[in-house]
This record gives sequence, C-alpha cells and structure tokens, in this order.
Amino acid sequence: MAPGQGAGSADLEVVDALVRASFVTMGVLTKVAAAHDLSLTQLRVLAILRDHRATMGELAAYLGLDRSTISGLVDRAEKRGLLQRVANPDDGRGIHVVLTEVGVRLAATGAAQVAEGLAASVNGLSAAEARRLATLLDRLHAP
Amino acid sequence: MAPGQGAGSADLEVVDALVRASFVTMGVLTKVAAAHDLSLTQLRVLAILRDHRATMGELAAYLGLDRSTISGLVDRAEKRGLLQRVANPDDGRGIHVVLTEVGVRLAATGAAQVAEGLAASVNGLSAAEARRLATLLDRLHAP
DNA sequence: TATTGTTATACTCTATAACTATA
DNA sequence: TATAGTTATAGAGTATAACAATA
Repeated sequence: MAPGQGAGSADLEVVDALVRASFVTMGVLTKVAAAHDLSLTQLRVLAILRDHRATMGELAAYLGLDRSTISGLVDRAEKRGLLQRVANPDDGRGIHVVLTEVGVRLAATGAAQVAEGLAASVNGLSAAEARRLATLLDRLHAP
Repeated sequence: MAPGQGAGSADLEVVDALVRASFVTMGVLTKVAAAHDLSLTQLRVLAILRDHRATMGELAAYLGLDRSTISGLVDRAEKRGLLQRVANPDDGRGIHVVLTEVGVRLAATGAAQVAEGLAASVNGLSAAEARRLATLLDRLHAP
C-alpha cells in the first residue's frame, strides 16, 4: 500500500473511534426500538416513512435489503396497524406504503427518545464542540 | 423539560449526524462481515476474542445478549473452525472461548477491511480534522 | 420482455423457559 | 442455593428462487 493511501495508521484512530461511537449509537437505537417492540429495521422504516411516502422497492433500495424482506417487515407492521399499503394509481405494480396515525405518533415518540438517549452521551461536550462534531461527521460520506 | 436539560435543539444536530454516520459505519461493518459469511455479531465476537480470552458469560455480557444466544453463535463459529471451547481449570462451569489460527487470521483480515472501508469515508478530512473527530468521538460515553 | 411485489423455503439471530453440572 | 452453560422452542430478520400481475 502506498504511503498516504488507504487505511494508514493516522486513520486508524478515527476508524476505531467511529466504530466505538457507532456501537453506542446503535445500542441506543436498538433499545428505543425494543421498548416499542420494534426491531432496529422497523424503527428505520418508520423514520423513513415519516418524511417520505415510499414504494416497497424504494424501501428495499434505501435499506439495502431484498424486496422479499420488505414484504415481511411491512406485513408485520401493517398487522400492528402502524402503516398501510396503498394502491398507486399511476402504476398498478408499485405499491405505496404510508404511516397510519398510530405509526406517525410512534415514529415521533421514537425519534424523541433517540434524541434523548443520545443527548446523554453528548452532554460531556460544550455547545461549540457539539457543533464541530456534527460538522465533521457530516463530512463523512458513504462509500 | 427545563432549558439546557435533555435533548435540546442544539443537540439535535449532533444526534442526527451521529445516527447518520453510525449507519454508514454499520453498513461497512456488515458488508465486511457478509463478505466472509459472518453476521455483524459474529464479526464482533472475533474482534473481542482477538484481544481477550473470554467465557461464554463474559461474551454475553459484553454484547448485551442472552447466554443462550451466545451458545448458538459459538456453536456455529466452532463448527466452522473459527474458535474453540476450552475447559477452565479454575472453574468447571465457566468455559473459555479462544480463536483458532483460522479465526485469528479472519479477525485480522476483517479488521483491516473495516479500516480500509472506513478510510474511504474519512478521506475527505485532513489529518488534523481526523484527529479532532477522533478526540470528540472518544468523549462520548455510553449511557 | 422487464419490473414490482409476493410466496415458499431455509438459515441465522434472538429471547424465554426448563434443564444439567459445578460451586 | 446460586452460577455457568446448554437445549428446546418460538418468533423475527434475511436472502434465494419461483411465481403472478402489470408495464
């Protein structure tokens, strides 16, 4: 590996810190989800649908899961009354998925609890440090 | 909620950034694991055992999982030749779990690939920014 | 013919409850 | 009696392959 390229030793420090922080973050998310009898993926589905109306295929693409997996997830959430399949007038194939009232409320509660749970972790930082951290994190881009 | 307490709006920015970055990070970890036919949890087990010899119960406590879950995980990994159960001479109940040669190599390869995969995300930062990010992340503490 | 979604199947992950062996 | 681990069981998440409906 050429010097300055790839995973150099200077990067290892950040990578380790990122992995550690991510497990803490995922722990909070999983705990919030479990408190509402949701899996992490179900919580993500609610969060996505809170902002966007999506088709089954769009959910699959966004989450990086197979469409058959989404069918099951949506089945169970629909049975719980959290969301609904809605026919798409423009295309008889692409079904829209939308949150119900109950789903909207649960998504909002979940988001608030995630923020609350993570705020505890962030409490050690000053407001300026928190802003700096947010800025640096946002400059990481997906591979 | 009192001002300055809990999840104030100043924190929301960091929380969102943290959640986004964590999903990117977990995506890399999951992809590396899948490339070796491992689940994320299995990869974590290898990473833990790379540094520490642990009992079944210690693994369970560290990962926040039930002991019965660890039994299954270790079963499958042992069947693949990645690790071994070793009797504990000091206590006939607490079994030690240790990596095999193959497991050690896989753990090392996985760690390198995670670092490589995340280095791509970190490339947009200067060395000084990367250090600052690592420092800030390390100041987040588990809830 | 290509795309969207579902179903059947199989495997992993996970927890609960009941159990065995050791301390 | 308490602790460590396993097993049986059940439910959820996941992908693959085969399928139906629509474009």
